[in-house]
Amino acid sequence: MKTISDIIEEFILSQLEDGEINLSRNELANFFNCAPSQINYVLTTRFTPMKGYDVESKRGGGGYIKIVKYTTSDKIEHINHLINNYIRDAIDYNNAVMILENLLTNNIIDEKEYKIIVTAISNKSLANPTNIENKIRAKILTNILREICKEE
Amino acid sequence: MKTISDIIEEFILSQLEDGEINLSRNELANFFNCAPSQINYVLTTRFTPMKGYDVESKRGGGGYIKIVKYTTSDKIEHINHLINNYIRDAIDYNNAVMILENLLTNNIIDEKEYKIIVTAISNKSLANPTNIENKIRAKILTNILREICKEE
DNA sequence: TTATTTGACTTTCTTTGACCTTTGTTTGAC
DNA sequence: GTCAAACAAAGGTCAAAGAAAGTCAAATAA
Repeated sequence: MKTISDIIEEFILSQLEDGEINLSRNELANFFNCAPSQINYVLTTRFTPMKGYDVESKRGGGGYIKIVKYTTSDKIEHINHLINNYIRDAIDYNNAVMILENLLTNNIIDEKEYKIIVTAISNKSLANPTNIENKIRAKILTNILREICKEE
Repeated sequence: MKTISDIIEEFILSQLEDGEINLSRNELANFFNCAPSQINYVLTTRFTPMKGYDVESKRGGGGYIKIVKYTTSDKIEHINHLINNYIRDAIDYNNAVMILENLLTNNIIDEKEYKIIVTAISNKSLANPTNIENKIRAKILTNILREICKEE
């Protein structure tokens, strides 16, 4: 027996053209006569990054939920492999840099992008994780900008 | 669904020639059939100094609102200004994105770099600052890689 | 047990309107 | 004619209401 979640999933899949769809949570919930949070349930259980989906949203007036499906390719295979086997839920700086070097030699990122990312994850950026998100973010952004300054 | 604020923003952008525009708050509000204060809302949320806009105005008869978009050729000056005046030691996500948009419009970063950095500082990356540097790093890196995946 | 459904409560963004301040223009006493 | 008072014409502020989406835990179903 199909659950309502299965049906909502199918519906979304059928609508997902060009690998992208914009929808309204309330409208959808209304259409399927379910609680709005059921839509979130479907999204978190069926449209996960592991399955190749990315979900973005905005609250408030004019709010929306956007689902992007990225089609698989060698590049994505490669990156998924790195994420699942080497990064997992923790990675130290040196190993992270090795992964980035790998991406660089495979032309998945260029020199400048490499530098940006190395900066983002450097100890300089991540030092002092004082539980205050905005402070960490400021550090990351400041460091990336300083890095960009250095060029030429 | 686009909000009226989005539409007003687009209109202003389309009119903003030579990086400068003069407009009447009441006329605009009338044109878009909205409250005059809605214009202020659009200005304060979308035409911020961080994005490189300056808004001046004058009240009374013959009053006006003037919007100027500043661009720069001195990359280093520009970046230092952003760091010292807007980033400082803490910045929230929305303001950080405005700064990145500023860099994008000034051709200091390109689309892909923009996406990488937005990802690095997104709440998705920074959530759960559990005091464990490597875990945060893993999240940042994972998110950046997923972002890169999305292209083409 | 595990997966699904529901609903109360929270957070974020937008819209509206009442009231405020500043600036320019008329008007009337002198 | 001058000048201050009154009036008109902008724009500014702020808080309340409205519109979405998010979270989380309890209830239910498989």
